[in-house]
Amino acid sequence: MPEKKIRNMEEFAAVSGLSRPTVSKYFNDPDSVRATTRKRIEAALERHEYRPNIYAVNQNRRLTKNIGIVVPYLADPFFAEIARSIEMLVIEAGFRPILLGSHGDRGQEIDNLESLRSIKPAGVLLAPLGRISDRSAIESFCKAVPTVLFDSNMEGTGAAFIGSDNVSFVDQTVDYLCRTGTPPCFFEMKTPANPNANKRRLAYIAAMERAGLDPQVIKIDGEGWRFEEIGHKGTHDVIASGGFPSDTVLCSNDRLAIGLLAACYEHGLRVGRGDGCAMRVASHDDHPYSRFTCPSLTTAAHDYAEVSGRSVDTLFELIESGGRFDQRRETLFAARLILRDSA
Amino acid sequence: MPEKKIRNMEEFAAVSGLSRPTVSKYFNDPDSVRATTRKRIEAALERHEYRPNIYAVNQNRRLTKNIGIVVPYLADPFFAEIARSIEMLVIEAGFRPILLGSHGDRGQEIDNLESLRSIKPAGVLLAPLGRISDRSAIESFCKAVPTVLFDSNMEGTGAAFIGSDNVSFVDQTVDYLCRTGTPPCFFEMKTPANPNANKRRLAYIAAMERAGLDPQVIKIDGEGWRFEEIGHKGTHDVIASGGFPSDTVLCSNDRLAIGLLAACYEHGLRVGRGDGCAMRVASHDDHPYSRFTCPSLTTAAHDYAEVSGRSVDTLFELIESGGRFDQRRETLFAARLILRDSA
DNA sequence: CAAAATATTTTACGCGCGTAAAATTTACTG
DNA sequence: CAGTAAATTTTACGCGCGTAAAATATTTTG
Repeated sequence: MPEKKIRNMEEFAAVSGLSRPTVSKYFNDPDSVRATTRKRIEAALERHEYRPNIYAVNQNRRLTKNIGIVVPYLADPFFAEIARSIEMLVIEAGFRPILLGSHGDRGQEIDNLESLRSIKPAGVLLAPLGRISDRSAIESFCKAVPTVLFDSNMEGTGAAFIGSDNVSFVDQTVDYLCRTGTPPCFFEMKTPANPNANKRRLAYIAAMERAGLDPQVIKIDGEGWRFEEIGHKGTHDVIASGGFPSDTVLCSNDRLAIGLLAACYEHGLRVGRGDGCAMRVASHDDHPYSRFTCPSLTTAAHDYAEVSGRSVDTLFELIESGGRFDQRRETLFAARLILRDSA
Repeated sequence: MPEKKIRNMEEFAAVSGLSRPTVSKYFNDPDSVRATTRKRIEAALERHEYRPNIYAVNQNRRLTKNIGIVVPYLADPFFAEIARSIEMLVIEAGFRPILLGSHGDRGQEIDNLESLRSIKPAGVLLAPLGRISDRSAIESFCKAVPTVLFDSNMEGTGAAFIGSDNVSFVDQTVDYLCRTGTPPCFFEMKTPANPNANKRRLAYIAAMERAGLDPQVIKIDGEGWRFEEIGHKGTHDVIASGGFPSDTVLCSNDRLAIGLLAACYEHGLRVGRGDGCAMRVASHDDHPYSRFTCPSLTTAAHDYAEVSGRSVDTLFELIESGGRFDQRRETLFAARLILRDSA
C-alpha cells in the first residue's frame, strides 16, 4: 500500500478524518479524546507512519517532557547503572530522559546544566560532583528548574535529596569487622571529592568511639576521580612507610578498595579472613566490580532500586506541585551488608 | 543594570539595533555578518543574556547540529571512555552530542535509533551490539541518517566503519606469549556478542598455525554482557573439568580476563610470569580496570584516540558530502601491546 | 567620482504545532 | 423526547525562528 507520505499533523489529521487539534490532543494524552476518535487515530497510525515533530511540539508546550539526568562520572559503572535504572523509570512515566555525565569536571557539570536549561526540561535529577561543584551555579540552576538531588547532598540546594544513609553503611561494616576480628582503621582520600566520604569518616569515628575503641584514619593523597589509581598508589605509600595501623582496613568506597587490593597483591599481602591472611579489607558501595576483586570484596550495598525509585517519584511529585515544595526533603536509605571473601 | 528580560530574537535584535534575520545569521555562523555587526551583537550579548530557542531553531533548520552517539553498553568503562572522547570532539566541531547506551539489549538499540531519528540528527556514530543487533532495522536507519559505525563492524552497513585491527591485537599477544613461554590456548564465549570476538578467534588460529603450533580454543557458556561473571563461572567450570590445556591463557577480551583472574585467585592458582606461578594470562582491549586486576593484566590496547578521532572526522566528511560516500570505507588501527604482570 | 559588482541587511513568508475560546456533539435528566 | 450539562471538537491565533528574494550599503572598477 503505497500510501503517500505524511508530512505533518495537518495531513495526518486529514487522512484520519479529524481536525488537527484533536489529533494534537491525542498525542499529548491518548485518553483525552473520545474512544471512537482514538480508534480512528490509531487505525490511521498503523497505515501512515507519522510522528509529531519533536521540535515543533516542544516549542509550544508550556513544559517539555524532557527529564535531565546528570551523574558525576559516567565511566564509573556504579553511576552508569543507577543512571540506567533511573532512565527506565523516567521512560515508563512517559518522559524522555536526557543522560549527561560530568566526567569529574566542574566545568563540565555547569555545561551540562547549561545545556539542560536550553532544552527546557520538566525536571532534573542531579547527582552533583560534590566538593568541587560550582555551588552557586548549581543553586541558581535549581531555582530555575525543578531539581532533585541524589547520591550526593548539597545542603539547602534543590527541592529534595535522595541518597543512602552513610551512617548505616559504616555502622554495619564497623560492627561486623569489630565483632569478627581486629577493629578497622579507615582508609580514605585526604580531600574526598564527595560529601559522602566526609559523612563516612565521621560515622566511622563515632562508631569506634561508641565501642570504646580508638579510631585511626589514614588519609592518602590524590585528586580527581581516578580512585583505583589513588587507592593503589596510596596503599603503596602506606606500606612503604610502615604499613597500616591495623590488620583490618575499612575503605571509604569500593573503588579505593580495588586499588588497595591490587597494591596488597603486588606486595604479597594476602587479604581475607582465613588462616594465613595478613589483613582484612572491607568497603562501601557494592560497586559492580567488587565481586571480581581478588579476593572478592566485603562491602555495604546501596539500595539502588529504592534510591532511584524514590528520586524519580519525588521529581514527578515536584513537577506536579509546580516545581516547588513547601520544605526541602531529605530521604536516606539504609545499606545492606554484603559478606564476601575480603573480610 | 536591571535590563529587561529578552524573550526572543526579535527583542534581542531590537536592543542590538539590527534586524532579526541578521542576528539569526550571526547565531548560525558568527563570521557570516560584517565585523562591525558582529561586535554590536556580541556587545549586546554581554548585557542581555539571550540564547536562541533550541526548538524553534531546529524546527526550521534543514539539518540540526545534533550528532547521535550510540554505544552498546554504557556501564562498561571502555565504552564510557571512548564515548567521552568522541563527545569532546563533536563539541569542538560545534555540534551537540547526544549519547545513548543500548544496555546490551537489541530492543534498546532500536529504541535509541528511533529516538535519534526523531531529533533529526546531522549524523550518527554507532557502535552496534553486534550479533544480536536487529540488522535490518539498523540498515534501514543507516539509509535514512548519515551513519558511521565504529568498534564493531557490520559488513555493508553504514557509510563507513572505524575500528581496531583484531589481527594486529592477536598477532602481538600470541607472538609475545609464544616467544616468552608456553603457547597460549584461547579463552572465549561460546556465542560472542560481538563480531570482534570471531575475528580474534580466527586470528588466533591463524597465528598459531603459522607458527606450526596447535590452536586450542576454549568456549565457555553464557549470554549477555556480564562478561566478568561469564569469565568467572567459565573458569570455574574449566578448572573443575580438568583445567586449561595450556598454562598460558589468551582471553578474547579483558572483561572475560577479569572474571578469569578472580576465579584463578579463588582456586589458589597463582598467575604471572615469575617462579611459582601456575599460569600466564593475557588479553585484549586494555580495559580501564586491567591495571588493577590481580595480577595486573598484560593486554593489547586499542588506539582510543585514533579510533574516536577518525570516526568523528569521517562522519563530518560524510555530512559534508551530503550523507553519502561513493564507496563504503573501512579503517582499522593497530593495537599496542601493554606488558604487565599477568604474562 | 559615477557605475557596476559584491557584500550585507531587510522584507515577507512559512515551518509544525499548542492552546484558549467558540461551536458542536454527546450524555444525562425528568 | 425536549432541555440542560458535560465532554469533545473546531476555529483562530501565535510561538520563535530559518530562509529565499528584494532592498540597501559597501567596495571595486574605469
